[in-house]
Amino acid sequence: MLSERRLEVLRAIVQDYVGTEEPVGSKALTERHQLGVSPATVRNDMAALEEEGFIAQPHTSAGRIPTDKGYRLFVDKLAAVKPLSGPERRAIHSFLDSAVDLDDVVARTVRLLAQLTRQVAVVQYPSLTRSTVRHVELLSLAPARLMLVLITDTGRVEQRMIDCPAPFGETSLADLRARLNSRVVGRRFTDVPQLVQDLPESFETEDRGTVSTVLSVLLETLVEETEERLMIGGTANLTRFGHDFPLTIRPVLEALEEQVVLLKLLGEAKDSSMTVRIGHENAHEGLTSTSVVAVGYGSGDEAVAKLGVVGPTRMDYPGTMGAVRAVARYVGQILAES
Amino acid sequence: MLSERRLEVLRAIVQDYVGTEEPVGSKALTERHQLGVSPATVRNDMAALEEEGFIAQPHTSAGRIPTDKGYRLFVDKLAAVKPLSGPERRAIHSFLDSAVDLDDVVARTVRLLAQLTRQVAVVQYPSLTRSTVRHVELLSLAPARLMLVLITDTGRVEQRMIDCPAPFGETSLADLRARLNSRVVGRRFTDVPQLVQDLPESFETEDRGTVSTVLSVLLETLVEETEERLMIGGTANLTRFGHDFPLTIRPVLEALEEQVVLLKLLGEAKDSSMTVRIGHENAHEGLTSTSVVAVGYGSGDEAVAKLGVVGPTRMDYPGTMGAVRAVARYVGQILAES
DNA sequence: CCTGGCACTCGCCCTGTCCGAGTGCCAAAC
DNA sequence: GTTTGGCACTCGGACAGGGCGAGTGCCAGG
Repeated sequence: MLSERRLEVLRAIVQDYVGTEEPVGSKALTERHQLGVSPATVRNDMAALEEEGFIAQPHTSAGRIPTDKGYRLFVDKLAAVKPLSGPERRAIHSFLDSAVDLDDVVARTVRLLAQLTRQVAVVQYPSLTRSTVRHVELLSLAPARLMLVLITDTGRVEQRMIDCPAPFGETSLADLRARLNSRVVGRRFTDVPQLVQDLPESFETEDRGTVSTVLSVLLETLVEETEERLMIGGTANLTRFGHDFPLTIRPVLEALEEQVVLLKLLGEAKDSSMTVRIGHENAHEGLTSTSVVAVGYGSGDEAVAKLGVVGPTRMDYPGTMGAVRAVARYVGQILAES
Repeated sequence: MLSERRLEVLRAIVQDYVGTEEPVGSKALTERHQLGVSPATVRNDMAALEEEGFIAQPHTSAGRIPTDKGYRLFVDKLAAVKPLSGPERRAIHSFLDSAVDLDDVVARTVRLLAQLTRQVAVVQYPSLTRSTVRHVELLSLAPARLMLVLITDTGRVEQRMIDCPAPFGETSLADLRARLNSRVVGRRFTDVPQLVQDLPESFETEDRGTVSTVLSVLLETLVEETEERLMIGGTANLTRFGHDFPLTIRPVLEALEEQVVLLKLLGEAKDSSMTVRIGHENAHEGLTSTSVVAVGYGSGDEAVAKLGVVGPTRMDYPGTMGAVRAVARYVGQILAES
């Protein structure tokens, strides 16, 4: 096990490197921190830390920089989440309080996170798996063409076109609409499939095809709707990444455009507790030089979605984690109130 | 006025510079193009072109590069919009055909444009101002509580809750729904107000309050939800910008995050005809080293929204314009069909 | 008006040198 | 055993100078 002082040295290295973005040497370390020992001692400690893989040298005779493993140790053992300052808290509150609807809450949260952390922010929309159906509407646009409108209790509306296999009369339509609604209104999305399973059977033979079509479109819509959306922002902060731009930034931008990747990224975070993925811990290869700090948020006890930030592995972990946690908590409150 | 050959020289310079990204000299020009004159002549022409401000030298004794003014002349007089290749057309069709709803159409359009042009794509959601009403639906959720659902010809759906001043019977509801639809279906949003103006009068006194309420909510929706949204994609293509990265790319990313800026940018484009804004022609200062190619698209004759791409001033204008136009046309078709 | 020739300019690249931060090791001190 | 100061060494970065070549402008002749 590493001695107390060596951990202290690692902490100092991480802090200095994050601040200066330059490899940090033994002399500079002793000058900037009160370690109470001489540079030579620090050098020995550094050699040990390097031996164990916590730090590395970009080239011989340069200072040391933390490795992913070093950052990992840092966030696990050495870093305290830094609470936000009073003004920052107030900024969060006043900024989020003026949101008018769900879209607005999410949009504002993204901006806020991006500003506070000066990194790329990612916010997942509250998941709909627990939503219920408020109403299903069917409209006849043409003899064999229907429109399905699905309204959820969260106020979201989805609509789909349906081409029917056979013309479908107004009375049949009204009938289907009524029966459909009586069965599914107020029920959870996940329960709908079995609730409508036997519906076609109760119709005339000639209409069964259409009814089945309508139902399958409905089920499809429910699945798609449950699919999780997200919003990102603060990509301009990527320009602060480093000097070796194009190569670093490009795969990150590409990854950020793949919602699937991001969803997986956030999804890996455990429910509600904060998760930090550092560098190569990220599965996606475009993100091996970035870290992801994510946490769940929700209106009640359980997390309904995740939010977080993506930044260089060389980031201010305590500050970032503090900001992410604070924002998540307040967004949860906002959602609970509305 | 510039002679025919000088214009030809300018065209050659633009083409070469776009291709190589390097200042182009007189000798290289005569080698790569059949101008039928010697380098010396070209040099004279270049001197003239520079005198007029169409081209410039980055430093003495380097080749020339086009100025914004040069690009302007190029797109106005020298460039023919390049039609897409067969495979490209087919790719557009098959890619867009599989879209399931409006969101999907827009999302796919963004990806498509970004891929085809290898630049940043911006697509505005079909605006509601020029849209027409496809259907208005009224649902009774509770004795004195209605839901209004508005469906536009572009496939967009908006919904609002209405608290009625008095209970409203099912028959009255059906009556209102029918009359409302018969008046406004197929009409433009802007025409709706006067079309429904006298509607309350034709109802029983006791229902008039509710009818008025419904109408005012409808009108409110038409106005409020004119708010325009957009989607962007292909930001990773920004990395192909140039070598002088951070400084160039940062303001662009920032501008792209400001929906307001982008909307204004697209808005400047004239109705339906393609607009190209080059470098400093863009009002926003973060975009002075970019060009914007935008065009309106719509389901019918007139444009309901804009789409376009943002790229470096040094872009392949004919190809980009071709792609933008082709995509806009096909998206228009898709919207018209659905 | 075009062309070939010519002298000139100037940025880029390559090389060599210097400098200093930082290291590792070691022997002495605590 | 750990810490410390000393010392030799390494290596990357900054800087300066020189050669190169693309490209130019100008001019005299076709």
